[in-house]
Parts: sequence; C-alpha cells; structure tokens
Amino acid sequence: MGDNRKRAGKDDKASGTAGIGELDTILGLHIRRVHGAVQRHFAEHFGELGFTQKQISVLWLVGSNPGIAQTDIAQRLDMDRATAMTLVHGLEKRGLMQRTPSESDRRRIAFQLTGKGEELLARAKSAIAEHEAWLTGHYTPGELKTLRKLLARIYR
Amino acid sequence: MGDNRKRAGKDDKASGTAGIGELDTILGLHIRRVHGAVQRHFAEHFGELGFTQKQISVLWLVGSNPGIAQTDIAQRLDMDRATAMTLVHGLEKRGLMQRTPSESDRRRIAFQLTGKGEELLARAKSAIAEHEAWLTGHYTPGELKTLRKLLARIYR
DNA sequence: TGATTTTGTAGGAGCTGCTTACAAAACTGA
DNA sequence: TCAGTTTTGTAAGCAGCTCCTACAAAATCA
Repeated sequence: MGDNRKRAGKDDKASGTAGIGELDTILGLHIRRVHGAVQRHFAEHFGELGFTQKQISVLWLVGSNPGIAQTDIAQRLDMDRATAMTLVHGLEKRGLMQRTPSESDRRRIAFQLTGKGEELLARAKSAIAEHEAWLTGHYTPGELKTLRKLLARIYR
Repeated sequence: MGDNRKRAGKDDKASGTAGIGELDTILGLHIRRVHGAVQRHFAEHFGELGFTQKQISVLWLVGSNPGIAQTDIAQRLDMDRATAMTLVHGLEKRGLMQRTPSESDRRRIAFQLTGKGEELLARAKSAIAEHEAWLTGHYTPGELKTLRKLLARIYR
C-alpha cells in the first residue's frame, strides 16, 4: 500500500484529482493564487526595474503627496508602521526620497521625492501601466467595475 | 515650503487626498490589499492554531491525496519546488506528515498525514470554515459565484 | 548503453510583515 | 505651568514566503 495510486505524471496534472479538489472551493485560496500570479507577472516582466510593486506604491504615494509622513504612508497602504519604515529606508538609501523635518510639528518628518525619485517614478508608472493593461485585459469594462467593487468590500 | 500642507491628523485620514488618490485605480493594488486583509484576519483569529493558511493548504492537499509527491504539491498550489519543500519539511518536523518511498518510482517519495496530522487537519478545517464564512459573508451567493469566476481567470 | 529528464536535497538571498522597547516632541487638562 | 498621555520616529529581532543555483540519485528514452 502507499502506492496504489497512479504515479503522478504528465497526465496527472490535468486529470487525477482535478487540481486541488475540495480545496478549490476556498475563496481565500483563490485570492492567494491570484495575488501570487499578479506578483509573479510583475516580477517577470518588470524585475529589471529593480523595484517591487510595494516599493513603487510608496514612491507613487509620496510623489502624489509631498510632505507626507511615515505614519500616513503605513495607513494608506494598509501596512504596519515598522513595515513602512523598512520600505522608506530602502528608498532613502537609494536616493529616491528626501526628508525635511516639519516645522509645525517637530515630531513629524516630511518626505518628498528627489529628482532621481521623480524620474524613476515616471518610469515605474509606465511599467505599472503595462502591467495593469495585462491584468485588466482579462476583463470587460463591466466586469472590471464589478471586480473592483467586490474586492473593495473586504477591506473597506 | 515643504510644510504648506495641512498637518496630517485625524481629519486627513478621511479627507485629504481621499486615501491614496490615483493609486486607487490600480487593480493590482486592490488585489494586494485584499490579500493582506484576508491574511491578517486569519492570523488574528486563528493564529493560536500555530499554522498559516499555506501550511494548512499543504496539509489539506496531502490529506486528500495520500501518496502525493513534492512536485505535485508545488504544482497544485502554484509554488516553486523549493518553496514547497520548505513547507513540507516544516510539517514533517512537527510530526504531521510521513514519507514512504514509492516502490514503482524510486525517485519519488509518497507523503501521507500521520495520525497527529489528520487530527490537526480536522481542527484546521473547521478554522478555515469559520474564516471562509467571514470572507464569503461579504457577498451574496450570486456575487460569490461571479467573484470566483473573475478571480480564476487570472491564473487559469 | 549512454544521454536526458525527473525528483529530491541543500544553501543562500531578498522582501514583507509583525512584535517589542525606546526616545523625543507635542498635546491635554487640571 | 506642569505632569501625564499620545503621537512619531527609531532600532533590533524573528518568522514566513518566495525564488535561484547547484548537486546527486534514479528513471526514462533513444
């Protein structure tokens, strides 16, 4: 016993237990698989940029909101403060973000993009646009609207 | 300059640039946020189990497919071989999975759950069921069907 | 039989995320 | 005004997930 099953070969991938069986009903798993697929697509196609989607999100957010503080970054991207710090520090080291202490509230530090940061953000935005085109290309405009609406319901 | 913006306070969180501005149109970001929210919910509510959703997925898959090999696990859960190995090793160390070499193909190793593994899987399944109830509770049956269909389109 | 493929192993690396503890500045209210 | 609370940034550490590379053993194919 222990081997009374078919050997898993090429044929098993498509037939066999038909993928993952009952696990396939789990919505949480679907979400994780989609997340993984999107992540992978970005890494494969735009990995040479040297930035992750998360890093670009931070860059983008700071670019759109100069003077923003770390706490806000964390909040708006649904991250822990400490996690946001890690991202920000990395971007600072690479010379893409600057900091100037806030005058009105000396506890806060206001972040802006550097020239280099702006430049990179422009390139990153076009990469994201391509990536988004691939992603949204799976859907009609109506489906896209529905999908956005349904997804947002989880975390809003 | 650098401080000609409103100080980010309580009021900024709801108003200001209305969250994340243009970034909000990015579907990829929605997916990441949903993924994060789901992850967080599971960790907060079922963290005491001591297992991640991913680990449970592996356990579940092996429980439903005794004799499965590492390569198949990786394929069916959309992971790298090395990643699957890490998970499997962890579960073996905890005494939840066993291995017996396959007789028909001596390269392969057939995995099964141990008694302890079966027991834990049962508990894990009920945790997943609760978690799923929370997740799917955001939707009507019709929406759920739509959502599953739309999500699957990305990775199938 | 010899070359190729599949499978499992092992080490290393990076990103993300969390917790905890700490220090400095600001805010609150008596 | 001043003591207590809150907010903000910092730092260190730990864990999980993911991927890459290189290697050895066994099976398969030609």
